[in-house]
Amino acid sequence: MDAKRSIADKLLDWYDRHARTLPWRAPPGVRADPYRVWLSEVMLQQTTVATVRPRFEAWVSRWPDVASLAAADEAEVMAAWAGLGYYARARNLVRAARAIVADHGGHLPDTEAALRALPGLGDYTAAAVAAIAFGQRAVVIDANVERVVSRLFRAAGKPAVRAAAEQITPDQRAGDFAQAMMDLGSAICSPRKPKCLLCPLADDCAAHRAGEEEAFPVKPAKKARPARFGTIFWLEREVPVESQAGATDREVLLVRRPSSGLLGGMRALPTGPWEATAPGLAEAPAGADWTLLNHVVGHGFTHFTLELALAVARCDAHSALAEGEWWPVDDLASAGLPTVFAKAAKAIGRMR
DNA sequence: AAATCGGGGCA
DNA sequence: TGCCCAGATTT
Repeated sequence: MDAKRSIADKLLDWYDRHARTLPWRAPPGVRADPYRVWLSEVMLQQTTVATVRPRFEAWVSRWPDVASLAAADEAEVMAAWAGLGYYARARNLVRAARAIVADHGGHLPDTEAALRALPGLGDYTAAAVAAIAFGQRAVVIDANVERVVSRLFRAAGKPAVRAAAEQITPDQRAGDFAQAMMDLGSAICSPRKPKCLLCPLADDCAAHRAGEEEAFPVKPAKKARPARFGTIFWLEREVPVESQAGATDREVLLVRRPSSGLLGGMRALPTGPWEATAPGLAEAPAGADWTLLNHVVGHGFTHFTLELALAVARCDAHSALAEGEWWPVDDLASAGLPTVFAKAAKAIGRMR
């Protein structure tokens, strides 16, 4: 082992040669746009790079800076976030953008503590933005860093990992160091079958020397996910096309979910309650002739799985059957529905 | 400290 | 299928 060169030096040399090019990232040694760094870090919370990349590009085209996001309509922001999940992230982005305009002159604050005070920025994101966007020395610990560091030092538990990360974080280029750890964790130090032959830190790695790379990080046992069942109510009507005499358009009833809780603030198809047993047509909106389709939409959430039966009905164009928003069926893609409802709409479209 | 909050990539 | 992830907030 080359004991004279620090882990940070070796890793930064590796990063200078192998850094990924990403839309929110500046080349090694160059400072990136704080707004783009912040947005990317929030999008990347529990979400993979491959998923985020196109969504990031579309987002910055529409809201290129803090001021435009602060002035955005929240319903449009929520629709733009559709499919990414953890929708509180989108609501917090708007809240934070407005706080940055109100309290910081429209510029992100450059200290970890001030960033940490903004909604949606926890320990990780505050440290990441401080380091990557502002060059501050901050200790950035995400799942990649936890995996790399726990293996380097055979460190078990978050306090031990944090202490070790503190030790190896350099005073200079802390942002590049953090991004280098993420790239290393993504490309080399993977959860399973790490590519230690390609690793610039293999000689420094205690887990590698012991041949027990996959024993780290130590993860707590997880509990089983229960199943829940419900019914989606697809209520459709036909309305005349103004520009074309005799022609009609189909519209479906959408609702807005409560701003807090599961899928909070999102446009959605109406559903009954989600219970431990299948409810069928129980609690269907009254006054329509419901048909229960022979099809179920399945969806996995973090802490339970969901199976939704599909019920369809038609109603009069002027029906006051239910509260909500009538949406053109042919334009459902623009409604910004969460994935579970997009799945249901697609299934019904196939069955018509 | 534990529960809540989605979704997609991948082996 | 099961596991994993560039986590934060609420309870």
